[in-house]
Amino acid sequence: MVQINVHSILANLPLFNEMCPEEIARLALGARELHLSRSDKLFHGGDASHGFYIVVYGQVKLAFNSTKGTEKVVKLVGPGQSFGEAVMFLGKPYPLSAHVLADSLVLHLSKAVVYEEIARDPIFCRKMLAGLSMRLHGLVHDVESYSLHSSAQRVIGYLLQHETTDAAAGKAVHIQLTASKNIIASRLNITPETFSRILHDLCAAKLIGVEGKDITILDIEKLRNYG
Amino acid sequence: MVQINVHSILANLPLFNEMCPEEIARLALGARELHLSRSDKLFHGGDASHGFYIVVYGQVKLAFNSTKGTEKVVKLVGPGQSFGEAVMFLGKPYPLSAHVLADSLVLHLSKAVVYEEIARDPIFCRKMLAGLSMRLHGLVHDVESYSLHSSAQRVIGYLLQHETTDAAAGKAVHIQLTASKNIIASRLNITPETFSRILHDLCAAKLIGVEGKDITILDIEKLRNYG
DNA sequence: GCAGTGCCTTGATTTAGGTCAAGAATGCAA
DNA sequence: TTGCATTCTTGACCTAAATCAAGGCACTGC
Repeated sequence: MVQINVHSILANLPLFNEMCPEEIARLALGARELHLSRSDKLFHGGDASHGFYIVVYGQVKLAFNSTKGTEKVVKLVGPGQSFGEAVMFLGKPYPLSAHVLADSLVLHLSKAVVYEEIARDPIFCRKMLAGLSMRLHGLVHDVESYSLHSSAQRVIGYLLQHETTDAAAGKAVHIQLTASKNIIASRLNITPETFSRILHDLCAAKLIGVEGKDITILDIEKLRNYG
Repeated sequence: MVQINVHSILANLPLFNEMCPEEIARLALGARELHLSRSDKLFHGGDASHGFYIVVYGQVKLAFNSTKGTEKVVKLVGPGQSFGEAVMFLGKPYPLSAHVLADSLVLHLSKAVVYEEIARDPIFCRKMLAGLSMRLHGLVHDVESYSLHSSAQRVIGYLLQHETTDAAAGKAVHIQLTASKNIIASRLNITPETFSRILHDLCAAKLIGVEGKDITILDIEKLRNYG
């Protein structure tokens, strides 16, 4: 029962969607289902890696916890996304910790199975390479944001990035924040206070409307050219 | 002659050092030698990728050039290091530009040859994965630095990182800055002025000594615990 | 020699964003 | 409902680092 479940989950993940049933079966042997609830921890900084993780549903937060209480969110991982590959390939300990933000189902794929599959299937290998490349691309983008853009620009970037693409050419674009404002602020490398103030300002300028976690973009053009 | 040269260069690069002569020969078919001089440009942001680069000797600077003159150095690439793999695997245009800082020899490996070799050799594949993972690790470290550390701490981190490891337990550790202070400042995400002031302060505190591009660490313990 | 041109340093001033502190709003549990 | 705990907002204030503005120093080529 559970086995079959893992099979179908794996088969539907972007990373594995070109694999045949036998390949999926091989991977499933090294997969563990993790049923997690809010505030569980998957690992913290310094732990050793024995594989990588894939989020089936729910949400996981990857963050540094600096010695002095402060914490910096590096990434929020959602359904279909994976994390921990790089650390696995490097054989170094995790540089950050993974906290579960909402009840989640996460798969853990063991290092051994992954290595074996890499040796066997160049297509899988290319997908892993592409996955890491995308991750790298995202981080480079972050570095750019942190150093070249103001905090307001980062917030706007975040909003535009999360605009539901399937919102037809209609004028009012709607966004649902997928985590607490606290956490999103940290992701954007600003304090909650600053985040709040920026949303307030954008509201005052009639560029967006805010109602709790629901944000409406009122004037996407002006929003893009906000300085 | 030139062929043989490329062969031996390739064979001695970390990325390829477990390959047999035939494999090297296959790669060499897709390799181009680029003899570059100071202020040449390899590509700028927006260009399409047709492969990736390996620095044999010299130095290349990877940086964003924001619309308004300002530029942010993301990475300085030196001998034996490569760059541009991630962009190649993603098929997206370059997000940043590559400028040559010193007379250099750079190899360009074509996408086709790399893809072919990935399909053929899982070890090569694993090495590429490890390479990208390391890159990712470095960027994550940068993000941590930018958001959790003060500019002084970043400078100190840079100095400690570049301490010549082979300096025996002797007390005076010596460092040679490998680029202009301007560029290193940008790499550390601070202005040249701030960089100069921080070096000055560390000097005043007798933690380091500065003489042009030569920096001596006088008290490495105190330096570690500065801030 | 002595202009000219990049670097680098130093000082004065400004500012974006952080910190601290006090509420308001929301949610949840009993 | 009430009580308690988050999370969010708002205001007053502070500070790290950027910006602006001179100069200084070490090269180059004439």
